[in-house]
Amino acid sequence: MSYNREKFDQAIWKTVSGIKKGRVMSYGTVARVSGFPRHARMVSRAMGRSVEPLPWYRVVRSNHTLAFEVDSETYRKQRRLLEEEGVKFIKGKVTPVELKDEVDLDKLLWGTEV
DNA sequence: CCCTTGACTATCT
DNA sequence: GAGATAGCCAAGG
Repeated sequence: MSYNREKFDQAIWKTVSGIKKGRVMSYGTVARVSGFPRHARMVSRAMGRSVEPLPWYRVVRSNHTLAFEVDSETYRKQRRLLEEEGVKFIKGKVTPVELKDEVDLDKLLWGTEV
């Protein structure tokens, strides 16, 4: 699908709003399931353009870490919002809800399936 | 146009 | 597993 800002934004917003509570999805996955592979770096831009509030904090890096500096205010906000939904953090990495403590993070499926 | 900048990623060391 | 590296690609200067 060729890039068109309006279409892209709409697609991204829809995907992000669809991420369930307590679940997360990576930037790359959001872009891909929205029909725009290799546009991970554009996802945050699209979210920023949304007038309607979005669960932006449910979007994280593919390695399960948050995209902000650990000591930043934004990082703390995102982490708090996720933890309030039951998302756990194990050594800085998010772990979707309903999963037990001792899980292999590398074998974890993303919280939101395609 | 050319260049730089990211809320990114996959792949090596 | 932490860095470094090389792709990625739209925006904005």
